[in-house]
Amino acid sequence: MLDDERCPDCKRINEVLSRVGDRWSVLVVISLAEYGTMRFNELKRNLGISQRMLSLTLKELERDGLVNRTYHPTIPPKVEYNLTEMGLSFREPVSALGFWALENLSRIDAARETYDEAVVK
Amino acid sequence: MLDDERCPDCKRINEVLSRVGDRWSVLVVISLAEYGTMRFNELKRNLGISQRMLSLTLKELERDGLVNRTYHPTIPPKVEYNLTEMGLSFREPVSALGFWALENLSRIDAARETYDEAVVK
DNA sequence: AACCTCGGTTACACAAGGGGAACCGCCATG
DNA sequence: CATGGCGGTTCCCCTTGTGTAACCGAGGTT
Repeated sequence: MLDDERCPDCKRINEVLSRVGDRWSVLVVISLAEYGTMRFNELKRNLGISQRMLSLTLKELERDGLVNRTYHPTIPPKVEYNLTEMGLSFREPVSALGFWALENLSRIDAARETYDEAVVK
Repeated sequence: MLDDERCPDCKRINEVLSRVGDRWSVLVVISLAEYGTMRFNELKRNLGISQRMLSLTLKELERDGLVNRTYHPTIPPKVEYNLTEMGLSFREPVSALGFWALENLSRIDAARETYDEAVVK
């Protein structure tokens, strides 16, 4: 049973998805794409995300080169986030996915109901 | 601190992504889109996925109406999977995402190296 | 003096993701 | 007779993900 049989692209796609494919990253990118520049607590309130997860998510997105972080050492501190060029290019496939999601949510719900009824029956 | 401030679409996008947005679902859809109809162990070998996860993933995809399951009661049993119409429509945004992933993997790696060096320094 | 704001970090706890191995029935192959 | 393949299911266990709550420092507000 060789692993070499597996499709080569899957491994790489898997790699990228495990980095930027989590829900919070996707939602942060969508928000930044829509509103441009946003502050930390602005994102937090907008997404309904916990402080901890937002902090972790933004750090990863910055590390991966999708988000710029600008720190203004004022009192109180002000930190602004916006998308890099790569972040903006990521926005296209992501918003396509988001659009599909909104379009098909009801269809998925309907399919689930049908399936669950058939199983119970 | 009201939750009502949060963007309304995020909640729904989040819902759909938490259903069909996991890595294995995405990879299964990509495989089925590329090869058409596939058998269980064919997918397993192709993706390098564990038997357990493939079983769970296919069951959810069938329940959500993205995948058809056809059982042939032969000996040995033969079970074939292929995409439904909705599954095929899902393939478009997914393959856009996959394409972006392949295009930008090296850029992400480069950004990570730069970031990590700057942090260590 | 007490408390709030901003942008985090850290500790703790619990849920979910996911791999490995064993088992199933049934037949073909060695 | 033993083994292997097909298409799963079930159990065990470890790793991640994610929320909650507390804390930080400096300054402004009440």
